[in-house]
Amino acid sequence: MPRRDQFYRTFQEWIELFMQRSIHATLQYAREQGLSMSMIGTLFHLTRAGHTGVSDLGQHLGVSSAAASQMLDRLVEVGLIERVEDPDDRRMKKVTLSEKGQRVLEESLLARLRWLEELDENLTDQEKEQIISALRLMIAKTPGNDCPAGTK
Amino acid sequence: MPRRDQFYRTFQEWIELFMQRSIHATLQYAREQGLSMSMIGTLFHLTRAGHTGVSDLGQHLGVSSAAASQMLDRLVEVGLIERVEDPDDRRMKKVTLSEKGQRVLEESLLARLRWLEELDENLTDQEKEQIISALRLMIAKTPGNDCPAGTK
DNA sequence: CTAAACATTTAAGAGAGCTTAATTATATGG
DNA sequence: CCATATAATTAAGCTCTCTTAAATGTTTAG
Repeated sequence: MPRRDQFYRTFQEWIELFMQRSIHATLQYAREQGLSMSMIGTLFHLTRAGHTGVSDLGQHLGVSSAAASQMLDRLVEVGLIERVEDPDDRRMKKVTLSEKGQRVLEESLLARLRWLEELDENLTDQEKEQIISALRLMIAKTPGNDCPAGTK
Repeated sequence: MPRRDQFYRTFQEWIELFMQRSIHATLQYAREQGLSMSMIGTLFHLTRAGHTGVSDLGQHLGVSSAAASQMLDRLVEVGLIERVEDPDDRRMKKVTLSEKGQRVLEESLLARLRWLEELDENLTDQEKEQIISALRLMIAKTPGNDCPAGTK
């Protein structure tokens, strides 16, 4: 079996395991917070992208710009994002995460990580070292990632 | 910094990167297929759990059993699941993935993995080896996982 | 300066998804 | 055997999210 296939296969197995748990945690968190799929998508998008326009966001999510605008209304209402006029082109709005939005997203991350505590307990220090360097490698080599490992 | 913190921190970093991409791919796939959050949660749950009852599923998803029942109607309608009477207790229904459901889920997995192709290209064979064994370790040591790495 | 293009918002309406309450069918315990 | 508990479904109603179409304000090109 070529290394490429093995890489894929192992990754796929890990992802199945990981996704089943994180999707569950994320959906549960979303329901508790009263967040829709689009809202979750928006928050996740903003953590990485930093900011976005309304139409761009709609395109990213696969909905109309009208739908995006309405959804942003609600996110502004609950204080998770901020929407201000773009000074460079006043037709556009600049959408960013609010402080509260960042906090909420961090909480959802912690909710997803909670089951990792158990994994942590099952590993020796040496095993953790091994995993840490593998993860660093993956972070560094992921295309389109401008935040190298350990720099945050 | 203790190894525990470092493990967490590195994992967290990797997860942010990974989740932003997989959540996006999953939500987009869900929208294309016309699947709601509950439906996605159901399909993911079934891949691991194998089967479930209606109320149990509702509890897992955080909705009423009535809501679960209605959602299952739609999943049966589009042929993603099967719902049959439990012979042991005829009050209950046994919900399982249909063949089509398995196929759809696999496709969604591939959609999530598509960006990995680029990661793959950026890695040497030796680096892949390193990542593979780290992933295997994580799979094996994840609590409540009854499918050891490489056995599927 | 004006016409066309563009970004967003507003409005109206359709459908999905949820809830509670009532209903049906089955199982269990005295 | 009957009363009670349990599992699932059905029904009615509400809210959320989407769509399309029209409206508003801004920029750009001629």
